[in-house]
Amino acid sequence: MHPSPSTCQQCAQRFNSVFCKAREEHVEVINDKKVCNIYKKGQQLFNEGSYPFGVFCINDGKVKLSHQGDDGKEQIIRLLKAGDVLGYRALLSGDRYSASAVALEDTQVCFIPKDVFINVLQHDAGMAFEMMKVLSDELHRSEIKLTHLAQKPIRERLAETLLFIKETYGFEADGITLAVKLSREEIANLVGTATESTIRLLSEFKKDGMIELEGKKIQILKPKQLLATANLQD
Amino acid sequence: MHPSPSTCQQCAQRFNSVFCKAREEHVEVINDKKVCNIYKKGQQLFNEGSYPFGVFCINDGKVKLSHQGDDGKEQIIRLLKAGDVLGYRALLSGDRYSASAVALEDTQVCFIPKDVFINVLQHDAGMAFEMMKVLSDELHRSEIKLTHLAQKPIRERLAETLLFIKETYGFEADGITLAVKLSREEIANLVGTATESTIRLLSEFKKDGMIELEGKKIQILKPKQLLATANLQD
DNA sequence: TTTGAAATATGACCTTTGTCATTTTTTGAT
DNA sequence: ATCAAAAAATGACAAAGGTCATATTTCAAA
Repeated sequence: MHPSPSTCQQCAQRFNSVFCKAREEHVEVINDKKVCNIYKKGQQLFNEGSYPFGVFCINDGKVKLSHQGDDGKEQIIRLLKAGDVLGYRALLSGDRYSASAVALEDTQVCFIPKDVFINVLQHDAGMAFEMMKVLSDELHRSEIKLTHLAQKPIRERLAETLLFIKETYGFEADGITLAVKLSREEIANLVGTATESTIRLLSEFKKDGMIELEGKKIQILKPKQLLATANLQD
Repeated sequence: MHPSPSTCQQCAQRFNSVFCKAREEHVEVINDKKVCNIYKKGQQLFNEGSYPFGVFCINDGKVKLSHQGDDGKEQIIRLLKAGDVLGYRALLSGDRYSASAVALEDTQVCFIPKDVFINVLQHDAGMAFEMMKVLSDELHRSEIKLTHLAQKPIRERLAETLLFIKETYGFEADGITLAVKLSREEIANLVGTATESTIRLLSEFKKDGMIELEGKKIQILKPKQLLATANLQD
């Protein structure tokens, strides 16, 4: 875990986040009011059903955002990394949280109180635009996933999910190992399928030589073949 | 079809849309630059893959927004009615359209050029906020649907879809007939299933006395039972 | 009104995927 | 290092839902 940055102004994620277009004066206000915290792996940042008091900005680490299905089954709807903001959906809609956020590893997070965030959004058109862009991109992602969930077989969706994890978190130093540890169940909850189906298909992918499995470590051996398996058009 | 309103200022949908919080001066600008049009049933407002030149505001009528799946199967991702704006997602993301919009009946639409819309958003914090709220609400809806698609059986999803259609378009004067005509295939593409499965389940719902079918007209006879069938928790 | 195409309906069947049971492996706490 | 609990793996089976074939009905154009 890297040491906490002293200020938002010097934060490594500043220009890698929704705040990239925010004016200096507003970044100062945010810096004054922010509260930084470290969440241990497995700790919850917020919980479905409770009211938002602000937004969270990830400085370092990884977080999953998930819905609780009616039968208690988790559906992971987003994976977040350094520079990502979360908690804005409920805040902007004026709702309770409709999803829970849990740290996937020890994660350093800054909390920005609701009124500060809203106030900056109201007075900084650049940042407001950036926020709209973030929302639009998420909406796009969600709608594409929705279509694939409705129309594609699990095999394709699992391949797509592995590539998505790669896009989000990248590889470790070796250049082939996915830089995040997820349980088979979590991968299943990302794909939207039963854990056993995911385990079976991962074994098949391994047998086909596309990936290598070593505990929770997943290595992508043949990215092209995996991409072909995902059968993406766009 | 109602006559076109002379101005945005007097538009019946003004306070029923994303423009509800826009300042008077900005509504005037929009009014000056808008272009109104009527799209016949089945006509396309815009097509997946092309570039957006502005946003569309529905004055009267109904529109479906859908993705083309990789195998050519349609997935309907939104149903729009008077007061709804569409085309903003691609505009704000700086993308091409990722979905196509088609009129479900003769529909009166105003087109607002990109630069006008963006300019107003930049100078009107109230409207920018309203836009963020619209985006957040859509994102919420999409994520819930995603979870249900991954976790719920078709029977429940079909019941939910019928209730969703009711929420969106309401009933005809008789108070029980859904006020929109959709083909079985369109309903299937909304539910995310095969047309035959939808037809079969609609027949079952009818046999159970929950609905009545008469061509494309669908009557909701037992809303409570339908709600129970949908098995919604939230 | 006729007529042909499209939409709806229905049955038979098969594939995909989920569920349950059981074994094996991994992991973390002592 | 040991042990218990959790996670992963695997097989057998069942259920859900999709596909295909084929009526039947509806509807719009001639």
